[in-house]
Amino acid sequence: MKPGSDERGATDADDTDRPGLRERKKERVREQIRQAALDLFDQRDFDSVTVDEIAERAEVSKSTLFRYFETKEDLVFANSRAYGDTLLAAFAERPSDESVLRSLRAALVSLVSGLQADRSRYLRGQRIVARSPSLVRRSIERQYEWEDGLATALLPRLSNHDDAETRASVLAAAGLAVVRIATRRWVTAADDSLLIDHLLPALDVLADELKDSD
Amino acid sequence: MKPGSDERGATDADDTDRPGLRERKKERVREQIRQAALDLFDQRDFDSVTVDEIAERAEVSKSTLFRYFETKEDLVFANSRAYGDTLLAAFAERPSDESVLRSLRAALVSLVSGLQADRSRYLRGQRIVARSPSLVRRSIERQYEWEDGLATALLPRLSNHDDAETRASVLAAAGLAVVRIATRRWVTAADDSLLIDHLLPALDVLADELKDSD
DNA sequence: AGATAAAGTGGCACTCGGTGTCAAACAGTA
DNA sequence: TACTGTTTGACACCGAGTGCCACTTTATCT
Repeated sequence: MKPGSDERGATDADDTDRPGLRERKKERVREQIRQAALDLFDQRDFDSVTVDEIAERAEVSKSTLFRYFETKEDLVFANSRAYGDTLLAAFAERPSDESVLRSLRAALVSLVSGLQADRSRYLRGQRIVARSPSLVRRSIERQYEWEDGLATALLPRLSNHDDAETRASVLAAAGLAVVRIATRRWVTAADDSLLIDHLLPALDVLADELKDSD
Repeated sequence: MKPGSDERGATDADDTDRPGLRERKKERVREQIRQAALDLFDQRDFDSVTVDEIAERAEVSKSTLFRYFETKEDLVFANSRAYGDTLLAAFAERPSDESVLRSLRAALVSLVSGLQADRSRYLRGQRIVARSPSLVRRSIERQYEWEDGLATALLPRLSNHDDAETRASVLAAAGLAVVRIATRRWVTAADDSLLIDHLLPALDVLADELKDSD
């Protein structure tokens, strides 16, 4: 059984449903492993650090490490997993009489604001990612998953078109591509600009450039 | 020294510059390995086939297999490696007084026509890819490599804008996303439609949808 | 409290993709 | 034929990830 996903079946009387000692311990171990990993990834290349090394530094066994994180890459990405859901939730909250493009734009802005919230943590992760090809790959994979989810969410709002599926896929892909590009420019930017300041111009470019194609 | 990339330094007199027995043998071995791999991938999942198995079936050692193909994934993708260059070449050939969007569109159409040429081989590969998550990942990764190249090629044609870099990245990403989506729809389509028939509508959608965003 | 079940952990052997080495087999030249 | 450089197979090795089992820790039930 995977740790981190179970509700305690208390008899029903007792009220205080605080995490429970077990859960707290798990959370501590998890953070302990993550910290050890990120420290090592900061010092050296992602690829040159072995999981045995991480496990040793975190004072757990390799088995335990892989019970908390499915893959070595997840040590970097696990925390940013939820961002995809954030995006979908933000889109779902938009009024359905709004134009799809406006809703999409708003959702993307909302996602990016979320990223901005834990700026330092996210930025640290992205910096590590940028240095390692295998991490870049994984990062791309994750965005691709979002893309599918977003396209599915877009679909019902486009049912008035006969080529709704193509339309949804294209819009989702374009939107996320813009996020990806903005993020990359944000990370590589030397100044301490905000991510949103990179996103908005990129979105405008997309609309502007395609406005007067035949 | 890697096989498959060397010119024989003949003294200069002899005319018949046919491949030479060595080269021919290498090409045969290469195809032999690829066939063995694709056969097995067709029968079972990509991931459940081991490279030792492929090597055994192709009657070579594992060492030899990895001398011909860098990774297991390359057994599927190696042949479609050149398509990225095709795209760049096609774009470079467009007249520079043409609108960038038109040039891009023409280059994409040209790329897709190239794919259409070895339809059966490409389709077989894509079908295998569609069944395996790890191959999908790799496939997307490759498209992102093209994306960088395309953005670089686009850049000089956009120098009239002040945000040329963002513009180039966004256009490249959107264009390739459309190709990706069209290809997916083509592969999953039951009928024997042409890839180009999926690409053009998708391109139109992109332009149309963004035409009247504020 | 003490017994008992359940969850979590560590150690170990194992699989698989991929790399490096090295001696033997081989093609091409003279 | 003998000489030279390339290609090959066998083998040992590495790191990520899995499966198994005995052991400890936490929760639950008298």
